[in-house]
Amino acid sequence: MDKIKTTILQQINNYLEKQLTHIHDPATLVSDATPHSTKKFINSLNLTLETPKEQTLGDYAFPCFQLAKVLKKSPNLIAQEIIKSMQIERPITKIEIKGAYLNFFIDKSYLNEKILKEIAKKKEKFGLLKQKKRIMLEYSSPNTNKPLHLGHVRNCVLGDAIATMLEKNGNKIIRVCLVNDRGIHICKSMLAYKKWGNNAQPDCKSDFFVGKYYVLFCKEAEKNPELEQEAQKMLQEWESGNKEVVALWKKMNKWVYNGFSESYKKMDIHFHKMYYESKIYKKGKNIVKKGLKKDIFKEDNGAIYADLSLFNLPKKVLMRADGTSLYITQDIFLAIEKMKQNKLHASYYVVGSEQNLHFQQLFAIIKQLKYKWADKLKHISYGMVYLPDGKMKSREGKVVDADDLVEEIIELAKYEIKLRHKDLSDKAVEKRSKQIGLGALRFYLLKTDLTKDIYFDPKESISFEGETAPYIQYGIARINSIKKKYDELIKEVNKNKSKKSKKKLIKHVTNTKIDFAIYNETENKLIKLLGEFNKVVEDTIKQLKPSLLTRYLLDLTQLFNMYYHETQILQSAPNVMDARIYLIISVKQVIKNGLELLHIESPGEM
RNA sequence: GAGCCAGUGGCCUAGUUUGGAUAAGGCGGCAGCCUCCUAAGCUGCAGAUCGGGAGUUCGAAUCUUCCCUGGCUCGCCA
Repeated sequence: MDKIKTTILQQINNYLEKQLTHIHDPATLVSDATPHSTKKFINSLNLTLETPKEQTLGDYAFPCFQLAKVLKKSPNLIAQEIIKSMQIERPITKIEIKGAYLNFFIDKSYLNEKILKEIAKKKEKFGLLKQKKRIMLEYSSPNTNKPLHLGHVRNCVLGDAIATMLEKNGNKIIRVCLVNDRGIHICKSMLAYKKWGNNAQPDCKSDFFVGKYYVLFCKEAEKNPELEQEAQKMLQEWESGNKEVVALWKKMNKWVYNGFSESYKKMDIHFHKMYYESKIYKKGKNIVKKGLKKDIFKEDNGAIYADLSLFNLPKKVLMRADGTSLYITQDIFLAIEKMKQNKLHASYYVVGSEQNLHFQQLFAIIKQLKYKWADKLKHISYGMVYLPDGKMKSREGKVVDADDLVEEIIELAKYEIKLRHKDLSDKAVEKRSKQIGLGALRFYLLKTDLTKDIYFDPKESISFEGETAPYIQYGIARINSIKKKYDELIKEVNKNKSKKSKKKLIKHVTNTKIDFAIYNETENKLIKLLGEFNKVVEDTIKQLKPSLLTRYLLDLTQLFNMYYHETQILQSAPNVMDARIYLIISVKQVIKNGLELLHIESPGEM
């Protein structure tokens, strides 16, 4: 297809070149036109073909406005001249002038064959790139004082989708999770448990159990501010290795980890490597000290800081006056450690937009330290998630818990499945409800541009209608259903044939020679859209924006559904039926490829 | 106060990076479609000063600028 575009553009260039050599206007750039400078000038115009919105306007379009000024002629006249100078040949069947536009029509059977054959050939690889990078992706990053909530779910789903996407396109992705397992917030839940927990064992999911004490602490601390100091004291004891405190920390963290791993399992999220803040929080000090010696960093009343004014950023303190480290200290260490240990092409962080400045500063500091790979670091920033009544507040227990949300949506899927299929085994219901429920949740969180804040709508988030994963999965189920009936039909026909039936034989579709000119308007549209999958994947990967892909999948499914309703596939003439089956199998392949890039499974039947 | 991000029908969003033909979907509302391949679906109707002004351009939701509104950030917190 690009070949056709190039050919068309080449011919337009030829026309332009001829025109320009006749112009000797000193005001124009080409007054002293030599063939070389003319070509250079044409290149600088950056002429491109567009794809018209409507099929009736052709396959490619060239707006002539862009040449009107250069040639000092009306766009319409230019269009007429170009059309005269062009040769219509091979896949180009027609060129039409519509106002200032030149509309090119390409032989549909040529386009159809090219696209459908490519899908049939590449199958699950269709549309995918052949990248070969080694990339570390950090996401999730929970605190160990409370269970995972909706905010974490958006992070997990995004991180997981981006990782999956990059993996499927050939990259090696190392999924890592940095656990914030120490610090004042952890001590808060520890202190509350110590005071009021009576040394009890968890009587509910163990991370929720710990979270309860965090909320309890915050409540009590409002009445009694001294508790804050007590927690600080506990943190110091933890840092100095107080046996009792460390034992409590270990005990409660274990509860949280157990809870987390259950939650991750429920969400089908996994990591290759875990980093623990408790193990690295003191590291990075040497890097900072060395930086000071080399005059990269500066000192102010004993504290070491990075002056980032050259980067147009506020200064950042890297080590306290008392010599203790800060969050950024370990971040510097970890950024370097990740690169060193893993020989990465790139290192990405999936972290909320509230930390935009933090990462700008971190990356600037890495640059100051003269690491050549500094520009390989990327903060994949995403928007906040708000509840209908505002921001989530863990302190007040005002959150949507990850477990509740996942369970609820899977339960709802179960309910819907049982409504439709009374005879399905429990195991099958289990599997299918997870595919549909999780798919719906993932899709809901991915379909919005990741930089945008999401105002969480509880009803919409668990909906299976409209712009949702089940809508798309349902399309696949329909195709499967038709294909199944088609296969039975063939079997039947073959049987009858052996009985010397007069019925025509329909060969298996993949062995059939398809007539690519047989397709109607909707079918041509569908195939064209299938052909755009490559570009969508490319853009999605390039911009790391899953929402581009979700939008495409919705558009494709919608067009398919329209087609499904207007066309009775299994009642068409044999050669038409074959072509249609061939088409819908391709549609299914592309939808499936797209969903899988986002780690969304699809049940065969719904 | 400064920096960053956003503002598109009642609600949620796509389109903005790369300016082009009538601003595209979903939810909700109304009116229809299952003796027909799964109605988790489809069709139709109503509903938009693309936050506002100015500018650039043959052409602006898209670029520039000013203003308004909302969010995030600006710790020797994480």
